[in-house]
Formats: sequence, C-alpha cells, structure tokens
Amino acid sequence: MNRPEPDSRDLFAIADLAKEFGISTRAIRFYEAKGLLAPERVGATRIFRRRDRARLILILRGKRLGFSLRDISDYLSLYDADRSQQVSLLIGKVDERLASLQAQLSDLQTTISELKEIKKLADERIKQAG
DNA sequence: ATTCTCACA
DNA sequence: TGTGAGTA
Repeated sequence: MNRPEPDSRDLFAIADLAKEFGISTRAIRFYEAKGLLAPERVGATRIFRRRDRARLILILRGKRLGFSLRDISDYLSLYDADRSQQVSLLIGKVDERLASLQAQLSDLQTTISELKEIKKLADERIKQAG
C-alpha cells in the first residue's frame, strides 16, 4: 500500500488515526460509510488530512457525550452550509441530551433508594433472627 | 498491510 | 454501533 509520507505532518493513513485514538480501522471506515468522514483516495487507499482528523476528533467527542452518529452527522453537515443553523441544532441536541441524562439520573436515584430500603429491611430481619 | 462485503449481535 | 471472517 502507498501510505502517506511518515514525516508529512498533515497526511494520515487509516491505521495512524486508529492507533492515535484507540479505535479500530473498521470503526473509521464505518464512520465514512455513514457519511461522517470523506477522506481523499489514492486508488483504494484513504488519505486523511488534518481536516479529516479534526472531524474524527469531533465525532469521538460527540460519542463520549452520548450522541448518536446520526446526531453527529447532522451537526457536521452544517459546518460548511449554515453555521447559525449548526449552533441552533447543537443547542437543541444538547438540551435533549441533558434532559435524557437528568431523567436517567432521576431513575437511578429512585432505584438506589429502593435498594437501600430493601437492604435496611433485610438488615433488620437479620438482627431479629440472629 | 489495506480494501470491500456480508453476516451477525 | 460496530465486529469477525473471507477476499483480492
């Protein structure tokens, strides 16, 4: 395979990025298949530039924050088109995500309370029996 | 070593 | 949302 020159600071092979970010080359190709990345090609080999690498970083950050690839894709698509619409979309998605996390937190707190109550009653029964 | 596709969870 | 296998 023709790989980008090792010393060329803004050309990356798929394996370079996979290694750098601790993800599989399969995952990177998957993101491309989903339209989140569009690296150049030299024949069949993907050539990633700094811009592609920056997009990958945004993708991974979005994932960490719990957004779907679809959400991330929608957001990235607006980078060139409409920046203010991109910001609006971001605000909406963040609010949505925040609400979802708050709901999950609430559910967890309820579950934790129930478990603590069960434990409390169980502990009391142990004392009576023992 | 890299690419693509299909099956699979 | 990815992975594994087989392929060229």
